[in-house]
Amino acid sequence: MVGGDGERLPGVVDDAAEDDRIVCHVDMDCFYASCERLREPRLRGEPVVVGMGYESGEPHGAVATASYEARAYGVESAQPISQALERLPRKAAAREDPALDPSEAGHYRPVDLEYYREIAAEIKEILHECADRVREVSVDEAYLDVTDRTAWEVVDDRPLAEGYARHVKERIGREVGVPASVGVAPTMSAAKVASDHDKPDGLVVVEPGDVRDFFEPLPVEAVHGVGPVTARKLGEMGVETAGDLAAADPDAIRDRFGERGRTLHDRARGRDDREVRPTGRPKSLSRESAFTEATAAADRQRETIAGLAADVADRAEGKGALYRTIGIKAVTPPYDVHTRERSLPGPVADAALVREVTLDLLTEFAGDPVRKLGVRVSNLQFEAAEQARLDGWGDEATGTRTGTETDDAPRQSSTDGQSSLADFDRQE
DNA sequence: TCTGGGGTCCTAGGACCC
DNA sequence: TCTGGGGTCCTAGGACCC
Repeated sequence: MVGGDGERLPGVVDDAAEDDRIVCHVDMDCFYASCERLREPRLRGEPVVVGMGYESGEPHGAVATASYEARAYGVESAQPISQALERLPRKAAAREDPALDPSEAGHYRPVDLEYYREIAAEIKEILHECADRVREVSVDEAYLDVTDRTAWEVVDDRPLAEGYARHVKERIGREVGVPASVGVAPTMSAAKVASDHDKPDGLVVVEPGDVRDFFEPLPVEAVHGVGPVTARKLGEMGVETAGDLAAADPDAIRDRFGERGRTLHDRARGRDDREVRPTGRPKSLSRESAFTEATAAADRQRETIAGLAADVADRAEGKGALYRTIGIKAVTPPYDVHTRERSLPGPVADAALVREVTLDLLTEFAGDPVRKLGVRVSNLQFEAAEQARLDGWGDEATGTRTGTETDDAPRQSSTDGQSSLADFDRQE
């Protein structure tokens, strides 16, 4: 969406855009698969499926990331590996089975998060060099505020910001060796949608003043924050596109969806005043695990909960986190999610207590078949020493805010956006 | 698409307090 | 005894995101 600038007077350089921010959204393309290709270059150009819970040769697990070549066969994120294998057999299997065509087969690899994090660290180093403020959303995604590094000014028919974004993208490609899609816009939400608009290997620029036109023809699900449920409800109201949403009566939207509705309506109109702010510390820590089949066996359930409780407590300790609330999640067939939690009088870090409380909460589901169990601690507080050290970093005066570990102390921001430590590639 | 794991934010009712 | 309005905390569930 470069160009399309009818408003600016010839010879007038950029006055109108002076206070427009420049936000980049950088989104790695099928990141896990790209990482696998990095260490195994023969996978380039081949269908690659990275599965979690997948072990070489086994049919269990779920698709974490599929390369675009694999997606062409109908392999998608979150799909069971067994289903992916039906659409795209394993290379090795295809070579042994005369009924299969090895050229119509793919490479399956288990998730190796440690390795992906190493690659992500290299990318993030570049991002922090390219921007004063970076918000890391997940291993493979970040927002950059580059307002002070470039401009919307149009030179040779292109905004300078486009060249800058290209520079960021090319550095990642050249120095790390993985492809990225980049969106550039005056707001976070528009930048996000822009990076998504031409994947993979895309670069989409939405200039100030063009945001609403950019959104207008897109399906309403393209708006960040509109999922299947909201899209369906909006559809019932005759709202199919982002343009429809922008044009809809704000009161009607708000009546139906509350405060969130107003936010979505604003975004469809190109309004989003969230600032790019470094990722804060986590608000909860959890771990969950699914049974291959729903089980009502009390000993298996208790064993699972105890294991998860130990993991979570361990992770919290590693992060120096104290917690005041301990909870469990139990998913019963067909897929009913139940949560139970208990708050303590004060913050603790106590593995034995996590175990005790979660096992006690589990008794409510005694005799029920469950297909998945989870343990969560929340109401986190970080240890005093840690707190002081980190607070020292976020010194506004010296401008040394470093991003990753900077505190997220509440400021005037209305919504804080989503921040997740998710490891999954987006579903497309 | 019957469903993997780790997060965030919002809403709504009830308890409790002043 | 009847009843007001406001605030906070806690819990459970829901929607969404990657």
